[in-house]
Amino acid sequence: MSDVHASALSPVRQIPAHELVVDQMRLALELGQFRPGDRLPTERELAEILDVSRTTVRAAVAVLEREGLIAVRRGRGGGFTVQAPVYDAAEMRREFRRNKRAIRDAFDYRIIVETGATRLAAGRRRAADLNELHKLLRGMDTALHTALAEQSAQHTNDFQTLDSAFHLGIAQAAQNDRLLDAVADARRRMWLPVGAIFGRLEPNANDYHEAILEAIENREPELAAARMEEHINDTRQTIEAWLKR
Amino acid sequence: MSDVHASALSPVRQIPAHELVVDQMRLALELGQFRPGDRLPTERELAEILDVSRTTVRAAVAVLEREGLIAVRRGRGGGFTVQAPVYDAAEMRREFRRNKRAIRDAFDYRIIVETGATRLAAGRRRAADLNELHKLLRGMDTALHTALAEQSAQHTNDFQTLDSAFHLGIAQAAQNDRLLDAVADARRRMWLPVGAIFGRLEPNANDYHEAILEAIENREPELAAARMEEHINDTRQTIEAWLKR
Amino acid sequence: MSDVHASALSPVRQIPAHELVVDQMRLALELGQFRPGDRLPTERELAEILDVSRTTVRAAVAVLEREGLIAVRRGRGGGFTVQAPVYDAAEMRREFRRNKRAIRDAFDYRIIVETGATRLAAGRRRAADLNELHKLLRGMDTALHTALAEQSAQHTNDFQTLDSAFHLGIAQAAQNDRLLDAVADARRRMWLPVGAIFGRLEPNANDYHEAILEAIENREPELAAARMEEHINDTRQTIEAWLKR
Amino acid sequence: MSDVHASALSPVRQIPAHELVVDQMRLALELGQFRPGDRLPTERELAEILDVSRTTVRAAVAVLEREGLIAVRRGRGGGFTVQAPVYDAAEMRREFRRNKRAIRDAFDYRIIVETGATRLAAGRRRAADLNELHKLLRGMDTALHTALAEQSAQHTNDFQTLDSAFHLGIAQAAQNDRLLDAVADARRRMWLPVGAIFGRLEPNANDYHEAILEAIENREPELAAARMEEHINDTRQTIEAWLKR
DNA sequence: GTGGTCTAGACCACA
DNA sequence: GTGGTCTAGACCACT
Repeated sequence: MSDVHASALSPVRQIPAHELVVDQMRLALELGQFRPGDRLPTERELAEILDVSRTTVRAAVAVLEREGLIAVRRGRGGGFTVQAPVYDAAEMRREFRRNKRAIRDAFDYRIIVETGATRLAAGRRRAADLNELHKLLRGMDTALHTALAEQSAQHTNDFQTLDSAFHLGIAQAAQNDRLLDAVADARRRMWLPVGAIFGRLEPNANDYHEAILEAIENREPELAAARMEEHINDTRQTIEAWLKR
Repeated sequence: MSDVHASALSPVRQIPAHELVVDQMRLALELGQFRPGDRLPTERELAEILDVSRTTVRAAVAVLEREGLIAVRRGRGGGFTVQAPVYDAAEMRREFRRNKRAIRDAFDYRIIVETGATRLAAGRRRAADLNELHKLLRGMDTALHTALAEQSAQHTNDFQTLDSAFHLGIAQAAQNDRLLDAVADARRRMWLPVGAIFGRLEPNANDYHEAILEAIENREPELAAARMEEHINDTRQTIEAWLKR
Repeated sequence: MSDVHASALSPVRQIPAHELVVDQMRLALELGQFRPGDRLPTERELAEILDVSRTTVRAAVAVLEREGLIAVRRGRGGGFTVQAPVYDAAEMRREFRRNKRAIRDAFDYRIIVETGATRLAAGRRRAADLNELHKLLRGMDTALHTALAEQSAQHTNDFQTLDSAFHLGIAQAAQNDRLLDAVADARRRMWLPVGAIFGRLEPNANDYHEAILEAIENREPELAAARMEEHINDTRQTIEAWLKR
Repeated sequence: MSDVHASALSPVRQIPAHELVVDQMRLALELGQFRPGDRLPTERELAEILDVSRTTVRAAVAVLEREGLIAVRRGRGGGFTVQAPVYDAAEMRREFRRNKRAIRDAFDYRIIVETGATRLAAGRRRAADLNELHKLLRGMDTALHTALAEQSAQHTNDFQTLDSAFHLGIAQAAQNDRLLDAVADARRRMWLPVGAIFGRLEPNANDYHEAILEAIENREPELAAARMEEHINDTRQTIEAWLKR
């Protein structure tokens, strides 16, 4: 029985603050949250946002500069500028493989917790939940049409925000705090970055949303859950298609 | 609304190694990987397993001792012993009745993440996973029979430890770290109180376990998930019946 | 009655190094050897002076910080700073009135041990003792005049520190360790509260000091002792007058 | 001014428990509290008395055995036996010099605190104090005469106990707790061992006691103090004479 | 150039 | 052979 315990405790590693900062910044850069040519926040701002000292920010910035991800200019008008990445085919493929697993896991997790939440929501939703969800749906409709018509980045943004709120609203209707947290976490870790990468819309997202809400309203748990799964899988396929390009 | 993306960079916190050690050890205790009365590895062993210095282990142990989770004895034959949590059955029942909602939520959450994990596991399990799960199953079988035959508290303990390991083993076979965390989290919250209250066995638990493992082995995701759901619901009913007494 | 001799062997207690360090530092603080606002030596310096490791110094510092005796600041220009004890003058006076007996006892004790020490010192002082005492006297003179002229809190501080050192210096010249301890103990108990309450000077203190030192230098034990007694009684009267206001 | 601080903190040394035990036992042996041929308490008893583990006692005993101060015999009827010391002239002289200073200091200290206490007692004694002291005086008288007449060790013991109580009673009459502690400490550290060395009486001790008590009763502080000083100096001379033999 | 934390290794007291 | 304490030295984050 002692080998049961063997897996109970695993080595611990304390990660230096500047590495954490490097990770965060690299992630933000790789996910396109800052685009080539953009200026990053100043050292002082970064220190404040990340809640570390400027020394630590500098250490992180030095690493990123060495990696060629950002350029540092000194003096007045200086600052950190995002560099256009220099592609290396082999490196890209490795990156892709690494991401492939992470994306698979993220989607698997999202499907599990979001369909679970949707199923419960269909059984427990109250009038107020429905009102809220309908309102969000209308908002998304408007944002989507405007965004497509005007190629408006602002409306794209709005759509994404409302989309997020809609999914969280469903989790809220499930009336289970832990589940709500799990859904929020799953989305926070994945959807925002992914949304940021593509910075574009899934035109038929609202059709799914409507169908899901209808099933929730009609108290059809399995149907609602199935539609949510389909919706998420659709997004997954969009992303995987992009990754295969 | 545009501040949705502001979360691109979030505050960084460097977690002291001894806190990480506390977290790991507390998790192991809460998951029943070490049971009341068990002796933990020695300071020196823990230091090696966790790959930290004895000093760091000691800092963590001091916290756990202050929390009453473990007892420390010196000298030859000394060491760290898992303490039985102190509770008063009547008080626990009152507490639980007050928290009926919390129990419902905990089970809902468990069902979602554990059935999800089981479904994935059925698709992904490897030979090594099956071996491990079979071994645990056999261990539980022995422990269960011995426990029933001899009214042995130690074998009851063993059974519960193995039970926990079995469920986590399935989550591990799903090969999704976040999901594994979620399952561990779901279980840890119920484990100590529930295991402690009952301190007794669900005699047919192993039938479920066997059926689940069979479905996983045969790569039947839906069947495995359905059986896992049934198993958890059975436990839920046992508990709810106890609360209604 | 025969158990009088039983005390031949008494329980032994090994005192952890960090407690010894706490004791030393607390004593130095209570004797005014470091004054509120002063910076203590750095961690590394303390470790060297006390001949212990930094770890041990830190353990002691943590205690003193928890007790509010010192403040800890990090970073360049950081370090340990002596905290001004917090007290409320009105409250102190009430406290003192209630403890009139304690003050009487403290002064009685101080007179006994300090005059005793002075008497011995007059017989045993060496050149080095005299040099040291003269130096302290000159320092007090400067501090006193500057403090009076400039109303300088820092020089008041200096004066008090030197005053304490002068009295202890006399005890040291008596060349009796137990007596030195007794004098230090007698002073430490009065020092912080009294020095803190008044935070002011006894302008003629230096006249006494000079007269005492002269008698010690001239090897006149009884004269030296008498002058010390007079000096302490003067302080006693100052305090009692304040308490009667 | 920084050289004032220089003396404030001195190196710290943590003394291993077994060294403390060695010191205590060696002191007891050197002071004759156990005499050659006597059997020491058993290991277990020593461990209990000294509040340390048997291991530690053994470590101490090993040192003392190596030094030839005690003999260790094993098995039934075994134990620790005090050895007759083998004198080494040079060593004795060093010892003597070491003690000379310690004895001088101890007497100086005793004189200071005991005469101080006596002076105060003469001013503050109450009827109850006098009663108690008279009673002790009468007891000493009896013990002294019996001891002298019968050469009774028991009555010598009794005398010493009462003597101690008498001196402490005076300190008590001074009504100053700190002073009482100081007197008790001075006596505990010196008088008992010294009494033990000589194991004999100062026949005229009671004359001093009577004279002191009379002065206290008559409220004559200076007279009382002077007589106490004379009394202690008499003892001092007796001891110094013995040391010079 | 300060305090904060950890490491590796030693010695000790304990049972 | 266990936990309890200390040391020496390193690296880190802060200011």
